[in-house]
Order: sequence, then C-alpha cells, then structure tokens
Amino acid sequence: MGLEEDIKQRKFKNQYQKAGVNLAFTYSFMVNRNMRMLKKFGLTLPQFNILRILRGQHPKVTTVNDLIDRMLDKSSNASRIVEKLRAKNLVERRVSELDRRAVDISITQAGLNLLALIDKVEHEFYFGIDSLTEEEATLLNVLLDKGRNMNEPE
Amino acid sequence: MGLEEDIKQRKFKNQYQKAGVNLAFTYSFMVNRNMRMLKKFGLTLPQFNILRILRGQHPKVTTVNDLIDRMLDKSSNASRIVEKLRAKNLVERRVSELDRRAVDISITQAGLNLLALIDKVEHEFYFGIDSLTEEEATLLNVLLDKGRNMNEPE
DNA sequence: CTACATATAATGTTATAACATAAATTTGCA
DNA sequence: TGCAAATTTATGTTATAACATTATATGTAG
Repeated sequence: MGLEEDIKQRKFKNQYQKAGVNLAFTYSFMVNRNMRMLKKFGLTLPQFNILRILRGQHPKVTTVNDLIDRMLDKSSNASRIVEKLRAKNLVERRVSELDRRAVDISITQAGLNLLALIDKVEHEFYFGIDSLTEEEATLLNVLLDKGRNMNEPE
Repeated sequence: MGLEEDIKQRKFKNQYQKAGVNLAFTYSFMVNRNMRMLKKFGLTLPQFNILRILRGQHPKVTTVNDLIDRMLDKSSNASRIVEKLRAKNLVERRVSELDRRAVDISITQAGLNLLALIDKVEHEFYFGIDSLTEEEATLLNVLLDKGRNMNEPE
C-alpha cells in the first residue's frame, strides 16, 4: 500500500516532503513490530540495542560513553538502561581500573544466550526482506546515506 | 558519511539488516532536527502533526478518532495532545451534535497562523533536499512503500 | 422499552525519554 | 604542587508514551 492511502488522503508538495513523512511512517511501522517481538523476550528496544553493542565488543568491555556514542538514538539515559539489564543479570558493571570515573560494562553469558535466542528470529528486524530485491535494498541504503547529508539549517 | 562510520565499526549480514538499522538511524537523525526546530515555535512533534491534520480537514471538523486514524504513530494519547493545543488556543473542541460521544476538533485562526509561520521553514522537514535529485527522492519513496509490504510474522 | 454490547473519549498509572544537575575523577597548566 | 576545567557517570525532575480502565452515549436484540 502506498503512503497516501496509509495515512489517508494527503497530497505532498514534492518528493522530498513525502520522503520525510514516509521515513517517519515507515520507521513507526517497523519499530512497532520490533517492540512487539522483543517484548516476548522481556526486552525493550533500547535494551536490545545496548546488548547488541556489548556483544559486538565482547570479550572487550565497553564504557557508558562508548555506548552513548554508538547508540542510534543517543539517549542520555544509558546508565539507567544498563542498570535494567544488570538487574536481569544480562550485563556486568565494574569500575574501570585505568580511569576510576569510567565504568566497564560487559555482556554476561546469560546475555549472550538471550541474544542467541533472538538471533533465530532476527529476520523480523530486517527491512524489506519479503518485498525488495537485494539490489533494491542496497539502493535504499545508498539513498538513505546520501539523504542524510544536509546543509546545516540557519 | 555512510552508516558504518556513523554508528562505528559494524558489519551487516546483508542489505536488509542494514536497511532496518539505517531506517532507524536516519529517522532518529531527522526527528532530532525536527524537534529542535519545532521547539522554537513552542510545539512538540505530535502536536505539530495533529495541527497539520486539522488544517488538512479545515474547515471541516475532525474527531479524536479520526486523528488517531491519521496519526503516524497511532498514539493513544490524542486527547491529551489536543488538550495541550487547546490550552494554547490553537484548536477548539466541541461535543458533536450528531453523536454526543464524539468530540469535534477544529484548528483556530491562531493555529492556522502558527502553521503559516512554520510553513516558511518547512523545507527543514524535507528529507534529502540538499543531496538527492528529484528522481532519487522518488525512488526512495517507492522503495520505502515497497519495503513495508511484509508477510505477517506468525 | 429494556438490557447488553459496542463506540468514543477521557483519565489513572507506570515506565521511559528529555533535560538539567550533581558527584567523583582526571587532566592540564600556572 | 595546587587548582580550575574537563570528563565520566549517576541521579533528580518534568514531560510524554504506553497500557489499562472508566464514563458516557449509541446501537441492537429480544
């Protein structure tokens, strides 16, 4: 279904305006689906994203600052999300030896096990796997990357 | 800058996985910018979206149910967002004559004036206007529409 | 006409996001 | 060295989102 029908009777002034709305609508569509799926595993989307970053670094540790850098949404609540994960024994937290301000975080075996479980349905996080060819998906990525290059407003 | 550099050192298994992450990252990029801009006008993004729906219907009225249908994120808090707008005299609310459960909402002249002001910087909501050709933007829209067609997971 | 199901909006509650500030440590430099 | 500035994380506060419930009105079957 095209965007105009999805959000009902709206004309767009140009393709750039439509792309902005389309991006938001498509994201919302995707993220609702992802949240529903993750809920079955007892995770929120930010918790899942942080777990994945930690797995990517494993067995190296990751500081809170590193997490914030790599998070998609740059939330300032990384500490609290980590604490939620720690309460579930999915991560460990330890004051860094080198810099006692910093906190080294690492994923636990339980965390790795949970992610391994989620990996089995990972395709549900993919976008367009049912409907785009590999070439189309590649092109979509190129266009998204390119579209983010904008001039600073004012 | 490409996605891999933006979120630092990550390899994707395939273009569909990358597209899912890319969509979230690009949306976050865009929405942060939009929120910052709207804040100057004293609006949040959901408030702005509702105002625009109301303007699209103007001078017809719109019920809360209609709003929920047309909202991008299907928030269940439409009533409260409308109340925020009413407190700023940007919308009016009146119990429907035909169905006394329903509430007719309409944008006020002040609301129209505010949107007219924002219209002048509307291009900041556009995606890719600085970097995509019209053809590329059109193609992006086609790919997003197409990519949303997925099979229902279980 | 009554009783019950449905529709519509508002509200209560809990969790999270956004923003500001605080506390502890490190760094750089006079 | 000593001290201000910067860095890193945690926490306080307010606003909003998500989810459930309630209140009121309408539709409908008997």
